[in-house]
This record gives sequence, C-alpha cells and structure tokens, in this order.
Amino acid sequence: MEGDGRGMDEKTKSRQAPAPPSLQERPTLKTIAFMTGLGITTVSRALKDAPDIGAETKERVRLVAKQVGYQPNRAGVRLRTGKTNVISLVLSLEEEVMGLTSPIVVGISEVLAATPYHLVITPYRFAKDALAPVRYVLDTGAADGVIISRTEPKDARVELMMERNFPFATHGRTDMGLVHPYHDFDNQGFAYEAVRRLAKLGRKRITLLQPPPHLTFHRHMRNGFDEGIRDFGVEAVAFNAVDLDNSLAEIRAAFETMMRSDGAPDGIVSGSGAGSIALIAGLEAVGKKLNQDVDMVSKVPSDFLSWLRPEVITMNEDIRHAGRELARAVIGRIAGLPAEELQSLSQAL
Amino acid sequence: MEGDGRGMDEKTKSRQAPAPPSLQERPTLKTIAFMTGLGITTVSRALKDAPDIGAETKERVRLVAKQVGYQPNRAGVRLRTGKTNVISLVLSLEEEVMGLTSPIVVGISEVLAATPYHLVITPYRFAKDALAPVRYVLDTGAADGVIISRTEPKDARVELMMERNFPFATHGRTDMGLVHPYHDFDNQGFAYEAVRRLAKLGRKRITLLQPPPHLTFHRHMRNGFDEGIRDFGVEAVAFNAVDLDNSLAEIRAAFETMMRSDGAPDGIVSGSGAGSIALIAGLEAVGKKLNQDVDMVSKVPSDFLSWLRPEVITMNEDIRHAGRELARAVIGRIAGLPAEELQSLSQAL
DNA sequence: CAAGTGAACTGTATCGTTACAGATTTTCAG
DNA sequence: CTGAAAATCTGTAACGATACAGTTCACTTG
Repeated sequence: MEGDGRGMDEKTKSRQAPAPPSLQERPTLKTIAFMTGLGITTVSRALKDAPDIGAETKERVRLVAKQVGYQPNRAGVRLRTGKTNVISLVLSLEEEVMGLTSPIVVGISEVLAATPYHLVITPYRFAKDALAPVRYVLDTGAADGVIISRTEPKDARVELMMERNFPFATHGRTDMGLVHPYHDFDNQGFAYEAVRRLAKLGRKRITLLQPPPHLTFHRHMRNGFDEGIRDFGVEAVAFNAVDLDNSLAEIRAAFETMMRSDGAPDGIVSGSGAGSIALIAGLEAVGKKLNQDVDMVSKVPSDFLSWLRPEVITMNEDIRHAGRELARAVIGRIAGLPAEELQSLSQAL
Repeated sequence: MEGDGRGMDEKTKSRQAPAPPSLQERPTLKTIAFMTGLGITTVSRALKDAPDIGAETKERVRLVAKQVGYQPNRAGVRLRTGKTNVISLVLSLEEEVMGLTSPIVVGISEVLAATPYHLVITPYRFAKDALAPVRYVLDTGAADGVIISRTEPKDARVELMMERNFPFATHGRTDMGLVHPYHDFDNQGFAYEAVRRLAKLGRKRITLLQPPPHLTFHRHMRNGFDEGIRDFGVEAVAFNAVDLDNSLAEIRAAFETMMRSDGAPDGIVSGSGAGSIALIAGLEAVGKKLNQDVDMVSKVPSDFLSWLRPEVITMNEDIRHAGRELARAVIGRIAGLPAEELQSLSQAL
C-alpha cells in the first residue's frame, strides 16, 4: 500500500537536527536535502530553477533528484498551492450510445501523458444534473481544468466557469457572446456536403436525423442542411419525431413509420453512426434498399459502418483527435493563453 | 479558480487565538470549530463518530457541517493519511477497437458515484509497458486501488500488486495460483454454447476468431470451443493467422483468404463484435452468405450488430455490468473483504 | 475527603511542499 | 579597508487533516 503517508506517527524526533529520512521510503525534498547537504527550501527552489540558486547547486540537486527518482508528492503540492494537476472530464452516464466516450478519453490521455496532469472522470447521471459536477469541481477545487461536452447555446456550465474564471474547454460551441476554448466538428459543413452529395445522386426529397434541439450542434447541422437544401434545389422532409438522443429502437420505429408514409424521403442525412444503424434497419424493414430507393450519408466515428453497408456514404469525425484538441485547449487555458487561440474546428475526413 | 489553497500566505496571524476563518472561503474543520466553539480535533473526531465524543456534540457538529456544506479537503486527508480516495483504471491506449472502454468507465462511475472515490484514468501506450502504470501507482501512492484489464495467465501486474498487498481487481482471470478479486465473462461457456448452436444448425466445420494467445481468456474461449467440438462431433478449422487484436482490415483479409481455400469452414465463432464485422465483410467479399453458406455466432457488447445482420446469432456480454462489478470488487478489497468473495463470472445474456 | 476513574474535549506535531523573510558570504565601489 | 549591494542559501509558518498524548472536570470509592 503506502506512498504518501503512513497513517502512524513515528516516535517524535528531536526537533533541531532532523533525522535522516529513511531510505526505504519514497524520496521527498527532505531526502534530497539530506543527500546534498542543502536545505529543503533550497532543494525545492533548485528544482524549480529559481533565479536565486547557484547553477552548480541546481545541477547537483537535479542529478540527485533524478538518481533517487524523486517525484513531488501531489498531496503536498496540492495542499500548499491549490494546484491539483488534474483535468476533469465531465461525462453524462446517459449518453451511452455507441461509446463515443472511449476515443475522447484516449485522445485526452494521449496529450496528458506528456504532462503532469491526471485525467479524472466526473460523471453525472441525468441531463438536468449537468451543472452539479461542474459546481462540485469549482467548489472543491477538485481539478485545475474541466472538459465538458453536450454543449448548449446558452450553457449554464460555461457561464458559471467563465464567471469564476475557471479554465475549461467545451466539446462543441456556445452562442452567448462569450469567448472560450472549444473544439468542434464542423457539423454545418458536414450537413451541407451531405445534401450536396445526395442531390448529385439525383435525390430530391431529403431528410435529416438531427441532434436534440437543445444542443448547439443541432443548429449547426440544421443550418448546413437547410443551406444545402436551398443551394441544391432539393426538398427537405421533416423528421422531428425523434433525434439522436432517442434509443435506436425508437429511431428505427419512427423512421419505419416515415418510410411507409406518403411523403417518404429518398435521401437521408444521419448525424451519427449509431443512428444510421437504426435508420437502415427501419428502411430495410419496409423493403426499401440503399442506393436504389434511397441514398444515405452518415457521419461516423469509425469506418465499421462501411464494412457492413458500403452503400452508405460516410463522413468521418475523428473523435480521438477531438480529445487531443480539447486536452490541449484546457492546458493552454491553464497556462494562460488567450481563449481565442484555443478554438478549433475540424472537418470531416 | 481555487479551492484548496491560495498560493499566498495572508499576513501572519497571531499564534494563540486563531483568527476566525474567513467565511467567504471553503469551510474547513477550523470553520466548524469556530462556529461550534469546539476544538478542531473534536470536530474531526465528531465527524468520524469517534467514541470519545459526546452524542449531543456529534449531533451539533454534524448539523453545522451539513449547514456550511463541509467537505473534507482531499489534499489534507491524503497528505496526512495517505488515503487518496482514488481508483485508477489502467487502460491501454492501443486497445481502441470499438470502444469497449466507455461502458466499463460508465459502469465503474456508477458505483463510485455513491462513494467518496474518484476515477482516474491511467493510460499506457504499448503492451510492453503494461507494468509501468501499475508501478507508477504503487510507487507514488496515486490511488487506493487499481483496475486492470487484458489480464494474462501469468500476469506481472497481478504478481506485483499481490506482493505489495495493494488492492486491485482484474477484468479477466489469471492462472498463477494467486487468489485475487476479478470479474470475468464466461468465455468458455460462450464458446461452448456457440459451437452447440452451430452444430445444431447442421454446421460441421467450425472455426474460431480468438483472442490473442497471451491473454487468459484465449484459453477459456479455446477450451470452450474445443469441448464443444468434441461434444457435438464437429470439426475444428484452424484460424491462427490473426486474432482479435489484429486490425479489422487484417482480419478481413485473412478470413477472405481462408474462405477461398479448400477447407473453408461453414460455421464461425467470433470472440468480438468488431471482429465479426471484419469476418462478415471477408465472407461476403467471396460471395458467401450468412445462414446459407455459413452460420456465425458472435459475442457482442451491444445489439447493434443484430440490426444490420440479424442472421448472425449474437450473445451479449454486458460490459457496463463488468465495470460495476470491478468497482465493487476493488472497493471491497480496500475495505478488507477477502478476495474469495470478490470474484464474479457472468454469463452471456 | 483524597485519590482514582472515566467521559469529553483539546493542543501539538506531522504529512510534503512552498511563500516569505531572513541569514550568510562574496564581491566591489569608493 | 569599509560599507553596501549581490548572490546564495535557509528557517519558519502554513495549507487541512489526523494520531497521540494529554487536560479537565464531574463522579465514585474506600
């Protein structure tokens, strides 16, 4: 077990001459101080490359520190300075459709690996509790920075963190006139391009499986879609019964109903890979065929859909990359870079 | 920002009569001590329900603590006691096939939410570095417990943590004669049942897309498969060119080759949903059809495969449940429960 | 009524680190 | 050679919590 403390005070040591630190334990500043004959403060400052420490001393300290494998005790630093070296990824336990979470986590981890930051998952159960985990982090100082997703145009979390001047990055943009770090996928571009391709294939009546209306990227995707409809002279078919947050079963059922109706579309734009699966199932349930009765363009997180339904036109969203960008953004914010420089948008591959 | 400290010492306070804690800041024991007129120690012990504190006092302290929203400072506790209240999930950044990570994380989070534990992701990049993150946690005391996956029969990580008597749980079993907490899916049962079903469908020549040989569940799945082959009087077709760790493209290519060869199988057992997709692609590339030329049974993490290829017989592995079990297991271990009681095996749904 | 007992409470030191205010030595201008 | 400024280095206190060793004080008990 072990590490930071022992949970038991050893016999009180004489106050003046500090006993030599046990060499068995994990090295601390005291260990290095003892080995170099310097004071603890000096060692601390030497490792920080402070200007009032001699060059040769710094070298010596660094050498010994490396030799004994010194790593600052996180609890000590945190207690003294308030710096946690933690980035918190705030996750909804509900949005468990098709695990987009994994690649984000991997992307973030990749970037954090080269830093002293640890990644902590801070979950919340229901959409209405989204503010709670953020508040928790702010109130308890549990992290130095936060990454959130499922961003809304007027996002209370963003507002709160801006107000407290707390470093964060959002997956998705907001629309409140507040400048903050974000990474987003160009959903507008995606939807526009999707409509273009369908139109080019001769499709006339196009529908969209869209994100839930309260999320920002609903607007983006919707805008791109609507522009496409206008620019390419095709017709939009409303599909508002369900959105990407519905279960696959619900999407399938709703789409099946739609495809049986009179005004069934002949072109489909799907905002997610998982949703596409449900759409395809619904489609085929009514006996229609891809590339024949309808065409479909889908945003996908990986290319597995192409393996099973090569007829679907896929546009790839690199979520792992999003994770990397988000991690860079928060860290940049913590380092004090201006938010303007920490915004990025990525295109479909 | 903030929380734990201010990174700046306020003007030195008089030593004897401790200044009243600022009411603006986050409450500490000192705050409660001041409000109740008790000593800091008393407050601490009252909140711990120590036997030497009066019942009425405890009640008073609890009330005030709740009132001001007291939450123990994690850094303080950690520094003093070594207890981190952190569970570390050690993850390979490579095993990024089809994100099984998400549901595990969600499952763990669900359980930890009701405890003071936080979930920290500790990644490692390459298989050969698997020991490094575990060593890191042990050496730095970064967590109170660890969860690992991709367990091997002789697993160096398990050995190390057992030796140091460090609480952990493994996703998958080991085979070293060491008793430790684990959760595992019954891969043997799965493979046996899979063969049974294929045999029942009249399939005679059956092959297996298996896990990489160094992982424990390779043996389990293999054993179940081999037993099935024996018990149901069918023939096993070797497929050793690739395993579940290969890329989908590689699996597909290898399988295509196999299906073109003389001894092509007519029944397939697939150890993963992602692998199945590659197999199906390979299969169809050579013009063969499911339910016709071949039948296939696949272990899947969710039922989306059934949506696109209902012909495939699927057996569900509930990975989220695995996450929950693993979290319970580590916590149980930390609480001192015997390892024997913290082992679980789950069947396909 | 002195001494002992137990209940209830508290002060001190400490975990590892860093901010701050010295302390000591060296170096030089005058 | 003197005094002051640099250049280096160091002790102390504090962050918040807890283990330990008391301290108080009301009661028993003989």
